[in-house]
Amino acid sequence: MEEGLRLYNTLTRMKELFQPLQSPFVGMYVCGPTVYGDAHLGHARPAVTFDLIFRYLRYLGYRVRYIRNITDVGHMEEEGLGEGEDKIAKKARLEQLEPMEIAQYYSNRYHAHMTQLNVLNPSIEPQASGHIIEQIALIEKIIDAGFGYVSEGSVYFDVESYSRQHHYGKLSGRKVEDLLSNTRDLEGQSEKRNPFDFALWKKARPGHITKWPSPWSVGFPGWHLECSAMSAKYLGDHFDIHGGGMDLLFPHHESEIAQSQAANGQDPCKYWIHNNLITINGQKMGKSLNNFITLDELFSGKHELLEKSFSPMTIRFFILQAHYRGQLDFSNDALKAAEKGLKRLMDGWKSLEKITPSDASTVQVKPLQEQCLEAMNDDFNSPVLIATLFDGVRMINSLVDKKETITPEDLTLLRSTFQAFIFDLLGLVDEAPETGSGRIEQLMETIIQIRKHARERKDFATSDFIRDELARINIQIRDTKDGAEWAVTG
RNA sequence: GGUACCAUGGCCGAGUGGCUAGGCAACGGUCUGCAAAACCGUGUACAGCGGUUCGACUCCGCUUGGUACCUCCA
Repeated sequence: MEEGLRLYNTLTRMKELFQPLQSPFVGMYVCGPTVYGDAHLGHARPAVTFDLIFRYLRYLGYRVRYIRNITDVGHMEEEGLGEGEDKIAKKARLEQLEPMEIAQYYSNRYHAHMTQLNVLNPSIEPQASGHIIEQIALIEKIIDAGFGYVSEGSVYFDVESYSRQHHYGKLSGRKVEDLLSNTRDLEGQSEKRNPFDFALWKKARPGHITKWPSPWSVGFPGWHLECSAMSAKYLGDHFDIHGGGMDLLFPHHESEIAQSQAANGQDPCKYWIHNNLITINGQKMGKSLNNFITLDELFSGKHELLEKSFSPMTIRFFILQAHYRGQLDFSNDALKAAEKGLKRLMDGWKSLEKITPSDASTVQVKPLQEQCLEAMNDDFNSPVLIATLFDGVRMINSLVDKKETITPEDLTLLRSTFQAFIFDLLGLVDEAPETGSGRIEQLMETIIQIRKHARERKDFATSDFIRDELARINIQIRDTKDGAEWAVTG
């Protein structure tokens, strides 16, 4: 068991040594998507970030239960359209579909996109709609503890009475007094004692489709409740890691803490991990800003902001080249750079096959491996890990050029290090197109032979013709010292 | 207004109290019939102003600029 992992805890604003509550078991809960639209770049970041963390914790030998929920009961939309309309219900009316039909449709697409990004499946992927009973039970606990009140068939969390005993705002650094003086006046909130009280249960208005019976009304659970209920159900009242995007810090995660404290008398988890957001041209992407790019559009290149398509692995590499706590700005140039960098890394990996070992090593492989581990141990620093791997690529190229030498043992270590960090931990996949069936291989062999003979006769018109024509169908000829190679591009 | 965070070379993006991040681009070179590809080499940048220090890009303060959250959003 590795002892050196340090991670940044949003709760303490410090890097802390990771010490699981019940090693070797680790419980991790991450806020998943609301399935009423296609996944976009913003969904890719937490998915890839926590995939990296999941992979690394397993690599260290922990037995991780990773929960990532699916929100399918809808959250409230309060602006413009009045209070309390359910997002999924709204879309359902527009498209004349059952709410669950929409949720299922987008869940399926989300999974497909995550698979393309080579994001591992979580251990459990609970749906909010499947845990209404647990959520109702949690509300009852909160009411019994004196921190919830019923009003007009809805139930609200009493932030003021809670804050007399606990610090509401300790995760996001807020003070209740500030909340009091700064909360905007929203219409139709007369049911609440205080404007910053949040709903635990909302009574459904006429026409509202997604609703369930409860002791208080036919309605639906409030927006912070599902995570509290489902994390407790599968990980217990106190677990190791809770993650999500920084935009969820307040009020979502803050309220989760309050709910758990109110119901169970303790914080839900030990470490809070938040990934930063992706911006587009320096601005955040959001559904309401209409500047988001879906993964589908990224992969196909069909979006006005995109100069070309970008493969799933390019997106994954792009995300991993920045530290998860830093903002990452999207641009075509940045993605193109990531695309080329990824290719360089993969070419380096493939070049390992060309190395012939010697009796002695002039390169240092062990320190390289240690640097990789140190990078990951330092709050999952994937950019430093990648930089170290590029140092490895330079080492590999020098070995291929026979400017350096390496023993069989070191070569094995180098190969296993690359295997572990590139594929097992960073989760990258070599996307180079298949060169095709054996017959095509033989055909290309023949063509290359013809071109070779033409060149030997100095018949460059023929050799260039072959090269140009192949290039037209995206087959690239590369002349190397050991003869010509070919590869399918794009 | 409150809260949180950030300002690094042409671009993306790490990191550190004194010693090379890395990738892309650019430039030079090797290779090549010419190319392409590939590989090698080259960049003293850290918003501004003060302070602490033998020494700060790295710590502290201020200023300026930016982003996010406070309202659905990863």
